[in-house]
Amino acid sequence: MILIFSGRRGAKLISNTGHALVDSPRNRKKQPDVVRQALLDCARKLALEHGLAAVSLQAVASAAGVTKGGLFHHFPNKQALIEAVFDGMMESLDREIDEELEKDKGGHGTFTRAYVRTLFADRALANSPWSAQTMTVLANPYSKSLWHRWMNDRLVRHAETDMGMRLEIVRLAADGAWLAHVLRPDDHAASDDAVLLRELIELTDG
Amino acid sequence: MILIFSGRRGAKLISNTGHALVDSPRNRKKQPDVVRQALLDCARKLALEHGLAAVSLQAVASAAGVTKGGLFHHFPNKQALIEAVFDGMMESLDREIDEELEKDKGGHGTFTRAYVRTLFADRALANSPWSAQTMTVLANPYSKSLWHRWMNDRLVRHAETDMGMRLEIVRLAADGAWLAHVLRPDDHAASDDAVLLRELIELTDG
DNA sequence: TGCAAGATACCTACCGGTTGGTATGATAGC
DNA sequence: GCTATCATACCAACCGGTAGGTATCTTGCA
Repeated sequence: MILIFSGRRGAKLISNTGHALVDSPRNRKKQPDVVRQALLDCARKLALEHGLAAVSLQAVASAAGVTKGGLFHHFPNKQALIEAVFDGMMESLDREIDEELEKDKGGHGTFTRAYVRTLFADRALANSPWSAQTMTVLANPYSKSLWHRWMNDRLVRHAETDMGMRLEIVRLAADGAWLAHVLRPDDHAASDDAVLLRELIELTDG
Repeated sequence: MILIFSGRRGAKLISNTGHALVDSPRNRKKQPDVVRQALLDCARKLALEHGLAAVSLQAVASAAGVTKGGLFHHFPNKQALIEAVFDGMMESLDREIDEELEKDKGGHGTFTRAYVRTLFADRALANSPWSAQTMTVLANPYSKSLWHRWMNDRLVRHAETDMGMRLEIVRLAADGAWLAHVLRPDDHAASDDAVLLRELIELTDG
């Protein structure tokens, strides 16, 4: 999704297929689901790049090429918008973990390995949903309970292969490494995490 | 520090020594350092209890029993106030770790043990500077770099006793456990961390 | 198939309230 | 009287949210 601001307002909105939605909002083709998704994407991007505080309805609407009124048509209030963003992020994380699970050899520590690998893999991606300012996002009460529910659900689902203090420590260490990563000041180069990753994976073997 | 709101304004400010600063701001005794500290305390409390977004100059000033004008006399702008709060918090953490260091048996993993113990001890305290909404606080760029500098400094200082992947994993796991703790939704009871703490401490032995 | 009727999608204009910040005035202590 | 220490009054910008209009799309019916 590319946004080209032409003049004072009326962002020219071009879908990733290259099909223009016409510059003036007046005679633009109505594509509600496209606009809705653009709103969600822009809100997520704003939150991750500049913190949750930067997510104002005006900013989101402008970034998506619509007005605040248009935004309010898709979401009844700010809270609903934020929660929709969180839901999307959790779904995305869910997919990533599942992909990692399929690649795993199976057996003892299956989920823990997939979890560790996903957390380490994501940090490579610049625009990962878990980079930079994710902390601010996680501080939100709604996303807190969402995250907790997700983790509990996963632990129950993989109880057979991923119980025990040893594996829990590995997962916690992965969380800690992730925290250290997002806490790293911008000017500080990323240290070599490959060794740590290998060590943690080794610890998952019975 | 107790605040008693009497009437529409003019919070009666009573120091913890019991000495009243007189209810009317007009003829209150001038105690600039007391006021300054009250501003810092109130700002910290607001940030930790309701997130950084809740720290407005008006709110801080009112809570401390002064007006916004009074606040601006002590701090040139909001950023200066926030940074002063962060500095205070890091100093406090520094003291806690040092206390824990003195109690330690010494030798291999000294700092790591003190670090783990401090992180686990603090969560017991309800009003700990590291509870609840600390994430939001840590997301601040200034505090990010501050935290990183602190950790680097400590690692250099304890290089002799606390190098190596094993101890790093222990520290990371402690961070992860702390993260899980602050991420716990309010309605969720705290699980038993004593076992985890013991296990981590054991892992610090060479 | 054509068209009226209504649902959907969006925009413009505005509201009360809060924000960080400034300019100036008053008071207390030395 | 001078200066540090506040209070008072005010500002422009922005906040989330509402009201009401207009354009476009869809659908039921002749």
